[in-house]
Amino acid sequence: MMPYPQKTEPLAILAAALDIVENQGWPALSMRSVAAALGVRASSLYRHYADRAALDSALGALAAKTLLREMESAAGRLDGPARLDAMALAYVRFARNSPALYQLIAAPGGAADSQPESKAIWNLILDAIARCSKTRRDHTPAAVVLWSFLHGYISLDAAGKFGASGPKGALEKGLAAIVKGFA
Amino acid sequence: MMPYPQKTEPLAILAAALDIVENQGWPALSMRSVAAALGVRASSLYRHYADRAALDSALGALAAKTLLREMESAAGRLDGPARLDAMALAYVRFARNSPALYQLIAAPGGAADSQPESKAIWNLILDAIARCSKTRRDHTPAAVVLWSFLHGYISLDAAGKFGASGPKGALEKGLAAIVKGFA
DNA sequence: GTCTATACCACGATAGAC
DNA sequence: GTCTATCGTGGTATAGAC
Repeated sequence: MMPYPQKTEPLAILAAALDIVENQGWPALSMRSVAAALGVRASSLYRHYADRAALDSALGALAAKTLLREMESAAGRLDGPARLDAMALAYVRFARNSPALYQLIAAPGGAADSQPESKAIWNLILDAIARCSKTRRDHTPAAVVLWSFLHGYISLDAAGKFGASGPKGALEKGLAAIVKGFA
Repeated sequence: MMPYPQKTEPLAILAAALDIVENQGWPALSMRSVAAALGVRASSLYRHYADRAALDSALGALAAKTLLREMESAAGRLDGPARLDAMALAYVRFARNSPALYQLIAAPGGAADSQPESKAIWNLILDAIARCSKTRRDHTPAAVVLWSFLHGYISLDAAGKFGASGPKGALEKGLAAIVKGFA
């Protein structure tokens, strides 16, 4: 449900920022808009977040933590291709449900890649691939292929680039083909 | 070579904008910065471009035209998998050489997808896949898989998400696997 | 911990002189 | 076709009263 246990202001601020960024997009996020959503003045926020970058950073941490948690949860006790498949679908689901937070994971200046969870996510994927594979060689290229496909699909779909015809099941087909290729 | 046969100033402005956006990124592009690069005042630009959106639009047109031309050129008289491969590599090369323009092709609000060339690019890909395939069914899913992989790889690579280890040949491997899967 | 007030900056855009 | 001057907006951030 909610990101974290709610204490006082800092979390309320983060929640308001999250709400704005997910419902109105990144350009709408400013110290002013967050403050307005809380019925407060922008200058008040600086008591709780040193500057705008600190707010972005907190959102980045939230993104990385949430995605890692959801992928681990989806993986559960699964193993082999089923594990990888479940994790990939959890990744796509997160990106669809929280497109703005997802940008912090994958976008150029993303505030999430300084988070330790980002590294953990990468290792989780590498591990899942290793469990599918019979060989013991470096699985980095395989992980790159999988990640590239997922991210590309998510981005283009979210941008509406597949047009009226839609992707026509390409996600499932591509994912199945890639995971199968690992075994 | 050049986008249009226009007179003098409009193209000089477009060139200056292109230079800024490719060398300093999108945030650095403003009517002021373009004007400064030309040794002129910002207000002067409005004689040649009605507003900022018109400038963006011109860049979008440039992006779509350039990419289409380079993909057609790469395809040449090739056929079968070789044709598809050459086009895919031309796509990647364009994205690498002109990362800012590429964003107009693939990014959410991209100013290029209203261009007729964008449709032409899509059809070019669909046609190339059809030439690889023995079946006559709808190749939309295949095109979506290919495009997703290419775009995802380009984006994550440009964002430095592959880290110090690098992609380790994943582009070539993934592309080969996908194209092979079409035959 | 929030308020008012303010400073500073950069942006897009227009009016009117030259 | 470019200039100066100016306007309005909206962003980050600080100082100091309450």
